[in-house]
Amino acid sequence: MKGRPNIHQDNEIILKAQEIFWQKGYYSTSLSDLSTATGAGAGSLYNTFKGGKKQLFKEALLQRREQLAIFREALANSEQPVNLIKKFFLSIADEDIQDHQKGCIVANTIVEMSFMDEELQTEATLILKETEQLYLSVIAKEQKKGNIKSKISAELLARQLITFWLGINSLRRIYADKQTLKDQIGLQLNILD
Amino acid sequence: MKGRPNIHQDNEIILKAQEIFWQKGYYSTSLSDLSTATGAGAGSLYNTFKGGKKQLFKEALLQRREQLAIFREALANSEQPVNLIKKFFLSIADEDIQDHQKGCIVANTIVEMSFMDEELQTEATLILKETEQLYLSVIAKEQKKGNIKSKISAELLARQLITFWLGINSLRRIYADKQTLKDQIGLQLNILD
DNA sequence: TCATTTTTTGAACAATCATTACAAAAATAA
DNA sequence: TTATTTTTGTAATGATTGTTCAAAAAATGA
Repeated sequence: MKGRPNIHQDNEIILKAQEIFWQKGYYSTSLSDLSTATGAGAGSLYNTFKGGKKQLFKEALLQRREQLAIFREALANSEQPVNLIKKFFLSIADEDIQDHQKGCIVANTIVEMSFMDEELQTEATLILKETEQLYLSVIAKEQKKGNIKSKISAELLARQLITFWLGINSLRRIYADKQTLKDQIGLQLNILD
Repeated sequence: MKGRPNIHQDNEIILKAQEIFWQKGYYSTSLSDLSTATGAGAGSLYNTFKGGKKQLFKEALLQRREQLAIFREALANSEQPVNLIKKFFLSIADEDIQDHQKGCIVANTIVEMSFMDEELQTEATLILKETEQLYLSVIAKEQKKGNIKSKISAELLARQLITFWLGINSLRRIYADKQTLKDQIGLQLNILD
């Protein structure tokens, strides 16, 4: 193909941009920040991502959705999917302090985009609802199998996991201590017994 | 006293500024926004609040701290403080859709200020920790009295209420439906039985 | 070799930002 | 009245914002 070859891979640019968006949020991340983080100049970024800053952010969100799809596969192939969900939540406690401060980019976006950008708010909400649906299907199935004894509806339980996810991703900013987080996560996971 | 009398009361300016900060966050609120909302010009705002935009935001946070003090008093004077806490959480479900989108200004600030402003992050965190301490003292007392039968430590229970507070204030942005919120809040409040 | 195509760099752009400067307005004290 | 003090509204300021543009760079195809 004709034309000057591009130095940067789109995926790498997206991941580097995502890191900054994740930390500082959408509006507080400047194009100068993105340029520095990705190593690509403004013109280059706009040539690759025609929608500019906003499209770059959408791609960062899309990447999280793809990660969710991978998690869905893992759950589908697991013998004990409930344990996998529990492990996933508990693994938060082991992350480093920088990641605690970052929280969850999807959760962050839902907070940031209120009264600001309905489209981005909706995109983030969608990912969270997909996650809830995933939990719902696993919980309903495991309840039928008797692996979950709780009589609380799968709908309520799944939504409670989402609520807890939103909560713990702020709590970990306040209490970065591993044991504190483990205790708190463990307590909540009792609803899945 | 000499000098031109001021038209606007400081408290009213703070409350009007708080409303905008609460909705859009600190950085996305411009001084033009604040000028429009309060009805006071830039010069007037800077004359009253020498620290400018940041001081105005601090005052808005301080107002929430004062509200917490009022809640503390109400709990101290209550015969059934646990019921008061439960009522407080359940009352969220009855708020209107605009307030659901706003969430909690303290929780919003903790998310927004990560990697951005340690001072404001700390101020918001302090309010949340004060709230946790308040829950802790009530729960410990009521456990001793036998009004709470749960054997889970008061520390864990109080912190779980904070985690839930952080979670529900994002969940309500996604599910503004009153019954959904009531169900979810009711489920979580079972830990206080 | 040379025209064509694409990417890259970096400057230019207009808009917006928080803050400051300044003079008019409106009060009190003498 | 008049000097003093404080508040107010508005314009000026300089920095930063996201985006666009033009020209150079670097490849391919003929």
